[in-house]
Amino acid sequence: MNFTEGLNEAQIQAVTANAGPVLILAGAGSGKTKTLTHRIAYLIGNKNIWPNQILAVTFTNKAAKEMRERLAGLLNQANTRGFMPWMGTFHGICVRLLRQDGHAIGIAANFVIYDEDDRQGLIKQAMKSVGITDSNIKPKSVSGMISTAKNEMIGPDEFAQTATYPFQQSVAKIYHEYERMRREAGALDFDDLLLETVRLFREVDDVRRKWQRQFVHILIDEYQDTNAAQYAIVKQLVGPERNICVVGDDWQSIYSWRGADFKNILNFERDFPGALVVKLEQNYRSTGAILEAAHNVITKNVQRTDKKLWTAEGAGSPVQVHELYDEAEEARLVASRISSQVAIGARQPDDYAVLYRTNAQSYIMERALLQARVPYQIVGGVRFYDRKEIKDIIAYLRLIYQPNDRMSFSRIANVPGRGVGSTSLERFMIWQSRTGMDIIEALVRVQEADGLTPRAKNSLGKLGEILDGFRVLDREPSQIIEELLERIGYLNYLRDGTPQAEDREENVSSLVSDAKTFAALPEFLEEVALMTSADEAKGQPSVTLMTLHAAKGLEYPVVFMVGLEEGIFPHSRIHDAGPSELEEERRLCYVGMTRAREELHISYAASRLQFGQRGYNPPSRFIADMGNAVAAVEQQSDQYMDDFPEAVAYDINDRVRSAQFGTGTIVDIDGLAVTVLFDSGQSKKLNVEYARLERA
DNA sequence: CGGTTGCACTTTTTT
DNA sequence: AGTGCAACCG
Repeated sequence: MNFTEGLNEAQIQAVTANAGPVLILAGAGSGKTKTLTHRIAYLIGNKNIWPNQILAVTFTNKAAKEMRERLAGLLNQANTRGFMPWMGTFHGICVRLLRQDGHAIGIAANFVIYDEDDRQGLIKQAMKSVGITDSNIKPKSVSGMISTAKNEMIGPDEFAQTATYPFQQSVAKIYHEYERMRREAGALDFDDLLLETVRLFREVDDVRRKWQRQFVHILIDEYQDTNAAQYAIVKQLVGPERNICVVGDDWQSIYSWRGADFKNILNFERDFPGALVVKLEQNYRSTGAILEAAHNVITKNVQRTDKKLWTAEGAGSPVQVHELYDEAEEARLVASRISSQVAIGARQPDDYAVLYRTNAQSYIMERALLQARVPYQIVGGVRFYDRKEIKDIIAYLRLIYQPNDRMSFSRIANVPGRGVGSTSLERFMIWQSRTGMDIIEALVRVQEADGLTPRAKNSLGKLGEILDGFRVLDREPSQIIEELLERIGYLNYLRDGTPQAEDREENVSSLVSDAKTFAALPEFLEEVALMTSADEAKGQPSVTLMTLHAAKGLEYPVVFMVGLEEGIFPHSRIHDAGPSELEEERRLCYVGMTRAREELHISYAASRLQFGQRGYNPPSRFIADMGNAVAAVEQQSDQYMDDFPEAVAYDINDRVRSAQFGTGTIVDIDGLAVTVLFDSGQSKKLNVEYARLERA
């Protein structure tokens, strides 16, 4: 079979490279994923490598999914788990390895995965447990420090040895207790997934050799963003044949704050001597003007390799820079441009992406797009699986799966409310840990406990009966959830009369339908835990809103980068850090710019509301860095302001008509919310942005 | 025990 | 401006 059709020379070289180490230095838009996919197809189709002998590591689950689909197409095969290579993120692969072989180092197969919320919750408990009440020590920063330590593979004991300041010594104590409690709960946090895999390979030679033999070929995408633990896993997995192929671009390394080290890619030739190095420098994505502007920005960095991307296509239109009065005007500019282009049929909503530095900036964009009636979706921010109602259900499921998971239990012990307050909960927990029973067992036998009120005993006992009934996991996840909802009366609990109740119910039912695609509970829980914000499915064609980080690996015909102001981007938090942090911000800018195919719009606002206060930031230095490839665009304020008359142009006593409620009189105005006393007698508080009111 | 109120804090970026 | 939580009250 021919897997080199439609590829350029460098790509063909990378695809057909023989055994041994291969380093692919792939610039933005140079067909990196395509090359990687074709190489895998080539190995399977032409080199008689079995799919399951191939390990392909991607940066997100979404990237893995896309690669699977493309591979299935190339090989004309059904996209089934049985046929496909091992594909996934480092975290996902590690979960599979640890479920199978973790017992060799004392990890139960039914471990649960703690996310950032769980970790901070457990840190709070650990702080209480070791008696640290200092309000200067915040769980969030402790979490960050533990994560940094783990990514550098520093355990609690080693951490304690190097702790000199009292603050560090306190963190060391917390770290130690956190680890103890985490083990007791049968849980691993995100960092543990990597760390414990390293330990597994290090301590159990047989297991390491088994997987080394299994993975005849290892391919790793986004290699510039690997951290120390991931690097260690790679080194341990690569066998004597050294069939390792890595792809990456040091210019696009944007995760050093998470322990990633782009020196891993720069040192690849040292680590694997004799490696074939292939450079992909032809860009197939962006216009010449966009590439030039991006190049001008990135070359201001000192720490970087040298390369020059080129395109066979024309220059296209220049990058447009827009100066606006404030953040609301900036958002309206974006919304009005999109809606007018969509209105004349020139573009579809999903041709557009709006990129910003921080999640907080999404809010104002949302409002403007809502007002302009442009459909949009947010990637990241509050993930679906981070919603309260979803986390509640997941906590129940986790507790059923791992009955030692105290974090999950304390979350749901009184949800829905069953008269078990913090005092009862604490007493129960103390008694439970003394007896040595797991939580569900202890709940069932709670009548034997001392120091609990009869009322608490009865509620906890009832909860125990329900949970105990699910112990045998012989049903499909969706059935388990549906029955659980029924037995704990969760939907009734959600129906609290607030306007959000309906959304929450809807979320719960989408959770049930999500669960339908899984045959067993463990797989479902794993998916939920490792789900990236970028992985969430999208519905109708819509504008994508996301952070610059989340945009990595994606491309759009038109990209708006908003908030290019000093203090926002580059972010103020990096100024006291150092030059290397500024260089990372600049790489982030490069990543954002190179997402654009045809049009790139950069905007900044002279004034912006931050922390509820108005601030005035000068334009980002990155704009000056872009040089001559950009054109400043004069804004005629009234030109687009006309499209968006002031939202609240109403007064008290104005008569309005609503399609839903009929005519009425405005009796109160609170920001964008108007209270209308309708002629029917009912009064409603409506948001003028959503409710289509018209004057009567 | 559960609800409400007021205060403090927030904004990097995420597996 | 919005949120989470701690301290209060019923």
